[in-house]
Amino acid sequence: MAYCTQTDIAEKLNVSRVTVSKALRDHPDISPEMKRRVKEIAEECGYTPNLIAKNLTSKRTLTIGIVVPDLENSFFSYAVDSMVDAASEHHYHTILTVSRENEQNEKYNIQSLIGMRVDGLLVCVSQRTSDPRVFEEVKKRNIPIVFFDRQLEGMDFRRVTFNDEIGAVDALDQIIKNGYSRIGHFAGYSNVSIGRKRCDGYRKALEKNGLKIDPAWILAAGFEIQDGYNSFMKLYKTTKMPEIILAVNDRVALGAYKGAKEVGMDIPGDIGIMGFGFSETAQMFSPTLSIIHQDPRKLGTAALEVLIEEMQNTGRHKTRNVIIEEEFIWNNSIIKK
Amino acid sequence: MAYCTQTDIAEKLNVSRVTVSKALRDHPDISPEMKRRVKEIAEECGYTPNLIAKNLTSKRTLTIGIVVPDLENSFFSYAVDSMVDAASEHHYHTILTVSRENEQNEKYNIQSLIGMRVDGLLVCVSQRTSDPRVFEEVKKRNIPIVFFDRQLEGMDFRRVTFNDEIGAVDALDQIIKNGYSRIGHFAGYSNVSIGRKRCDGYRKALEKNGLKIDPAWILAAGFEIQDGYNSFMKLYKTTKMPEIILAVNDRVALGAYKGAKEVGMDIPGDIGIMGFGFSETAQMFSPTLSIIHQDPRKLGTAALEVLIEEMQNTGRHKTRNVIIEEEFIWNNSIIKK
DNA sequence: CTGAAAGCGCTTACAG
DNA sequence: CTGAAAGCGCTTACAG
Repeated sequence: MAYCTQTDIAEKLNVSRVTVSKALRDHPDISPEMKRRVKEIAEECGYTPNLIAKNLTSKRTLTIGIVVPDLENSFFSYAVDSMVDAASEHHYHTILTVSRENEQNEKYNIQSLIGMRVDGLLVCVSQRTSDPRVFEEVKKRNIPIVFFDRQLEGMDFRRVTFNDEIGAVDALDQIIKNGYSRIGHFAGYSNVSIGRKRCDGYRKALEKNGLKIDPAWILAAGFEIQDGYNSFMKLYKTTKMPEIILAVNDRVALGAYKGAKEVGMDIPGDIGIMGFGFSETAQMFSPTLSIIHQDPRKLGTAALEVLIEEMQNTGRHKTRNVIIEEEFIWNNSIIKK
Repeated sequence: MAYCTQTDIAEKLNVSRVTVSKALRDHPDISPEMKRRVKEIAEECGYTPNLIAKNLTSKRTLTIGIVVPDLENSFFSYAVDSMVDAASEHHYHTILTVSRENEQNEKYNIQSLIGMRVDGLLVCVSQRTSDPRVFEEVKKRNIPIVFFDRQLEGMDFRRVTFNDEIGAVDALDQIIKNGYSRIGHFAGYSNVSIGRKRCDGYRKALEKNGLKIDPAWILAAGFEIQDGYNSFMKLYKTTKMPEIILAVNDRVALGAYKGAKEVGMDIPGDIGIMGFGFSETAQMFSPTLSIIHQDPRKLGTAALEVLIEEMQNTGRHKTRNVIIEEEFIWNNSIIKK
C-alpha cells in the first residue's frame, strides 16, 4: 500500500482515529505511553501526514502563493529565492507561478492560487496589467496580499517598493561631492514609471547641487543593451561628452560599455559609468559596475515579512507602503578622486 | 461570506449538491438548462472550486513538485521557468522548493511535497547529497520522479542530463578544424563529476585530432571567477601561451577575461576564450563568449516531458537516461579564421 | 486519558 | 435527467 493513514495506525493499535490524530500532534490529552506506541507504528509503516486533508479541515494551508512576471530576469530569481527562504523560516510553503509578463497568465495564476486556498499572496504584476478585477476578487475574499516592486495603481493593497528617486539623489550626491559635475543620463522611456522616476531623481540631484540640466545629456532610448549602445554612439558623435553616465539599468549600462570599447574609450579612465542594478550582475562587468543597488533579497524578505504581518493581522501600526532603501555601491567603473 | 461552495449554490437552486457538482463539470448527465442555471449562480456568487477538496477526493493534485539547489544560479532559473511553462501547457501546477545546496533542506522539501501529494517530482539534487533514503521513500510510494542536470548515483530513476564529453569533443572539433592546435583548459576539480567529464571531453577531442596533451595547459583550480583569474595569471607567466582557452564554466571564463584585460591582452586578437555556459550569460561578456551551450530550457522542458510520460505510464519505450545535446555557439571571443 | 459524532468541500458509484 | 449514500484523511468540540 502506497500510503499509510491515521486510520491504518488506529486499526493496528485498536484505538480510535482521534487518539492517533492527537498523539501524532503531541496533544496533552494523550498519555506518553500511547504517544510512544502511535509514533512507533507511524514510523514503521512510513506514515506521511496528508497535508491536503489537513488543510481541508484546518482552513489553513500554511502556503503562500507567489506571482512573478519572469524568472529569467535574475532580479526576480533573487527576490523569489529570498522569499522562499524567509517563508520557510516562518514554516510556510510557497507555490511559485510565473506569468511571463502576460496579464492573462497572471490572472489565471492568481485564480489557481485562490483555488488552492493559499493563506497569502505575494505578487509583482506584469508590465501591462491594468484590469483590477482579480485583485478585487482577492480583496473580497479577504486574502492577504502584498505587491512588490511594481504596483497596480489605484488599489489600496500594501506594497513594498524601491524609491528610485531617493536612490538616485543619494548616489549622485556622492558623485558630485567627489568632484564630478558633467553627468549624463541614459534614461528609459518616460511613460514607463521606473523610467520616469529614475529620471526625476537624476534631475533633482543636479538641481539640488546647483548643476544645470543639459537636455542633450538625457537620452531616452529604452531599456535594452542595444539602446545603451545606441545612446553611447550618439553621444560620442557630439563634441562634449559628460564625465559620468547614469544608466537606467544594467543592460543599458552594458550597452554603454560595448560602445566605449568600440570607440576605444577606457572605463573608468576616459568616462565613468554607473547604473541602477544589483550586485551580482555588477560583478559580471569588467570593470565592475558602480551601481545604485536595488537589492532583490531585501525586497523579497521585506515583502514576506509584511505579508506575515498582514496574515497574522498584527498590523496595528500598518504602514501601507514599505520603501526599501537603495544604496550606492562605488565599484570600479568610476574613478574615486 | 468569503467563499461560496457547491452546497451554497445547491441550496439557492433547491437541487442536490451532486447536481451542482456535475453541472459545473459539464457532465452529460445534466440538462443544458440546469447547467445554465447552476453556472449563472456560480458566477453570481463568485464560486471558486476548492482545489483542496477536489484533490482529496480525486486522488490527483495535478501538481508537480520541483526541487532545485539554488535559484540564484540563473541556469536553474531558466530551467525552472521552462518547467513551469511546459507544466502549465499540460495543465499541471508547480510547487517550487529551493534547497540551497543543503541536503537537509532538500530532504525536508521532498517530504513536504510528498505530504502535499504532488503527482510527480522533478529534482536536481544538491552537490553533497548522498543519503538515498528519501528517494527510496519516493520510490516505495510509486511517485513518479525525474532527476535533471545532476544525478544521484546508484538509483535507477529516470534522468535528464547534458553530455559534456560529447559537447566538448564536438566544439573542439570545430575549433581544431578551423586551424587552431594550441588549446588549454581551465578545469574545475576532477573529483567533481562535471569537472571530470568536461576535462575528459577536452582530452578526447585533442587525442581524436592527433594533438598532444600538454599537462601545463590543464589548470585545475576551481569553478569561480577568482580561479579563472588565477589560472590566467599563472599561465601568462609561462613562456608558451595557448591560442585558445576552454574554461570549465562561464565564471571561470570571466576570470580569464579579467586576467587578459589586466595584462593587456586582447580577446579575441591575442587569445581566444570559450567555455561551457548558456547564451544569456554569454551575451553579457564583451566580447560575447563562445560557448558550448547547455540550454537550461531544453533541459527543463525535456525533464518535464519525461515526467509526464512517467506519470501517464505511457513509457513503453522508456529510455531511462535522456541526454540533452550541447551545441557550440561561436560568438566573438574566438576569431574565425 | 480515550473516543463517538459531526464536518471540511468535493466526487464516485449506484439507484430511481 | 436527478439525487441519496458513502467516502477521501484529517480535525474540532464535546462527552464520558
